[in-house]
Amino acid sequence: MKFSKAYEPNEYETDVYALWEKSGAFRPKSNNKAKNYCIVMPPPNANGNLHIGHGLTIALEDILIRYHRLKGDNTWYIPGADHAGFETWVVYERYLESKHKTRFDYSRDELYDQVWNFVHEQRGNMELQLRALGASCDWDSLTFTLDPKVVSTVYDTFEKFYNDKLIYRGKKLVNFCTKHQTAFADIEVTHKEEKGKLWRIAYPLVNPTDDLKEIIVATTRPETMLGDVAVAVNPNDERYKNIIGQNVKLPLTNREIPIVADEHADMSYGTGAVKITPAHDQNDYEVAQRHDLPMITVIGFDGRMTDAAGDHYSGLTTEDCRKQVLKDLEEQGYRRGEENILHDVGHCYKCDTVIEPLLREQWFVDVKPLAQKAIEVLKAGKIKFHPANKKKVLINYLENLRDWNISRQIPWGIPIPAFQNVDDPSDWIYDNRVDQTEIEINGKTYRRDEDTFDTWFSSAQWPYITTSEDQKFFPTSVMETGADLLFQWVGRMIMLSLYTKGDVPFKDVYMHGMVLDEKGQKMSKSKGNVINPLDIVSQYGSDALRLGLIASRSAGVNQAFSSSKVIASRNLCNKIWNISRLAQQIVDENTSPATKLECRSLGEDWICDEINQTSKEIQKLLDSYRFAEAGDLVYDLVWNRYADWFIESQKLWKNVPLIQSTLEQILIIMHPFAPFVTETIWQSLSWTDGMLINQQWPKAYKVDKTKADQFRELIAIITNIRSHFQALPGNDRYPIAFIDDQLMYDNQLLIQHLTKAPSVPQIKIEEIGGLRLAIPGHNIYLQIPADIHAKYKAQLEENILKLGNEINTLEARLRNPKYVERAPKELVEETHNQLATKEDLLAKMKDELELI
RNA sequence: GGGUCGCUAGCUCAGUUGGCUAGAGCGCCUCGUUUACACCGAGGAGGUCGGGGGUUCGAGCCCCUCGCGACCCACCA
Repeated sequence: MKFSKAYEPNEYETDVYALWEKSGAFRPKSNNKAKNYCIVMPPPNANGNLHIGHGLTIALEDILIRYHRLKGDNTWYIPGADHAGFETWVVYERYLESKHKTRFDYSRDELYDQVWNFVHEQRGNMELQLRALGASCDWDSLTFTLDPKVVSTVYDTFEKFYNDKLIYRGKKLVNFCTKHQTAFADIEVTHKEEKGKLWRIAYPLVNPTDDLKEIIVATTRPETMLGDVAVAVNPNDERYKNIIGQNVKLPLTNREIPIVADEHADMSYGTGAVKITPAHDQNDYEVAQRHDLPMITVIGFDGRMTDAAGDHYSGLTTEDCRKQVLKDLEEQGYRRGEENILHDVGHCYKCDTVIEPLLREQWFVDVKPLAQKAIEVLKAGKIKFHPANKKKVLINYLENLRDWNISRQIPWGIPIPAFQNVDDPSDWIYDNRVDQTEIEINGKTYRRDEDTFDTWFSSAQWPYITTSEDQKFFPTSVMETGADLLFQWVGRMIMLSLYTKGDVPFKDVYMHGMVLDEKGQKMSKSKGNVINPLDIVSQYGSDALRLGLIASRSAGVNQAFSSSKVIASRNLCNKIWNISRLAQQIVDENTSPATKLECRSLGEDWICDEINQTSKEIQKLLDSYRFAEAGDLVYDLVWNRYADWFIESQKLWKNVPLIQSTLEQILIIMHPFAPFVTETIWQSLSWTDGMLINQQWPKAYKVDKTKADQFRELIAIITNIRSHFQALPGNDRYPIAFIDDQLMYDNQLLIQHLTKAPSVPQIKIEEIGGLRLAIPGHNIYLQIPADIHAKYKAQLEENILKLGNEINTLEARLRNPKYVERAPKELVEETHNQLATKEDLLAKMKDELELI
């Protein structure tokens, strides 16, 4: 390959990826001595497209993976694809709708097959997109969440739970979406604060007294009164003490219901009397349990009133029924006013339908013992969290967790392996013959549960399912995922893994925040502000997207997407490309036999030292998941140090073996952050072998620290000189004179080259003249004409003043006995040194002032 | 009701055990056609780190408090 003038990512990325993939570089090595490093990718939706959040996920995970691969670890990055039960089902149901069909036109098994085909038509898409993002994952071990090994593990777990009595079937209130006709776990319900009304309704006492003829209840949902079974008052409430145990007549019905005493009734809220509708309210359900009250279901799974609501209301939607009830109450004289309130209402996170709490038989996981164990392990610090505060948040959540409903009334998912005796509804058995709708056991017929598992029940087991073929990778090294999945996924993985494996699922957790749009708004289709990562890839390249996404981003914090960071990153890729182009030119032009790899000038020791330090620093940063800082460091090394100083100085004297070696090291260090451009370069350079992805993280150069430091001094001198030159009128350059200075003497040509000065003469003390540089330890003069020099007087005076202040500060610090006493000795010594340097400089500047 | 996070340069944000001159990218201002790169080079301006108090020799960082903003959890009828 030849180097074109600018790096055009689109020309290389696909080929480079194919090269890696074909070579088997993504497979874990079977080196038994190496450390094992494993990341399981959060499986993207199999039938969906990747969004920008996936871009960030892959960026972070792939940086870690490539870094560890370069470090020689046995590295296994396991990709996945999620059947995404409910998500996909919603999409498919919409598709059915477009064909004027509904789920009720087919059997569950037919629907399952249809969705299976639907998903598999789309599936390749997502995988291609992962490739475009550069994910160096082991495609041979891609796991689909409906693969046989997933299903069988889920069944094993279900059976274990079942036998341990941690899974039970119960008729409880569940969060039900009447549009999607399925129940949800608590965590899947979106709560929104809404304006509502609190209506007051009179329930007449059956045996009125002179003082009290009726009891007034307050409710936000009048339609549920048709299912009332009691009125609760607080046992300590003086107002109602005497009527506890009496009955009231439930308006609009012929029923009489009791007044019960229960702590649930808050004396200070509303009227202090609460109507109890156990079939449609969680609190009421609990009250009913305590008082052994019946439960009357008046709202059906279709969201319409049932026959139990009475002929007058049966079949109405809850909304219409509410109007009707209010109207009827009004007409019959039971209304006692209303007030506007704000209250929280649960909604379906997908369609926004108000979630109905409905009574339904479902499978529940008794999470208490699981959560307890998880809390212990978390408190013991067995899993490190990044950011650290997420651990606390998770513990807080686990401490208040309620049982987990794992049944879903949708066909797309893993069938629940449970069968019910057709002659005895209480007789349930575990059996994994889910391909049959009915089975016979001991002459009894059992019918399969029609429900499927909550997707998260299987996802919660993901780490040990995906690593089952090579268990030395379990627990995995780090779970990297979105901060929004802390409870939904991370917490459940920990619980399930502790339960089935007796071990944590992963050693570390890294959670990233959301990628917001450029204005800091959440991206959503409806807002039309969605950024497609593949568009960015085709415009700026995959590496630019990766570097741009990780820039200035810290763990767990939502942050806006920044196209300027992407562009800056694209520019960096172009920079390293052009550095390499020049390096190749230099190598081509210098065909004489290769000399030894050694440092022959200060700048060479310096760059080796810088690479050594940066390499160390980046390892430290990546080991602690500080991606943004690591990325910054790469940028700074490549651009501000390697290109601006080393490469520039090499234009004077070329050390070809060192150019080759340092470029290689830099490409290796940069590779995790910008895999495509670095590999493309590696493939293009004439002297490199094999593939960059398989190289070893660089070993430190032997450097002469003194020489490296001397070059640092040169940088300071040259920068200072440049600054003066720029400030001079007409952009003129003048000779740079120095007195008795080995560093200056040895580097005259370099200084001249880098400052574009006409000459860098050595002079004698008596020849002093011109502008003195304010550099401690050196006597350097810009030989500018006297008239120009005169203009510097004011500036010089200002500098002297500033320096004087700095000296005062240092002196004050040293005069403080507590500082000298308590601060570390090195620090105090450093302060002394600084003071001495500054005082020396001040003296020289004062001398100069007299010269002008 | 419980909990979490944020407030640092014009903008978007970094800043790990407190250490002395607080950083980056973009933007802004000067200068520059040096054949690696204008997706460039050189230089520069710009910050009382939300307010107040405290701990400390020393605080952007720790503690208290106030203000503003964002988010999560939760059964308040």
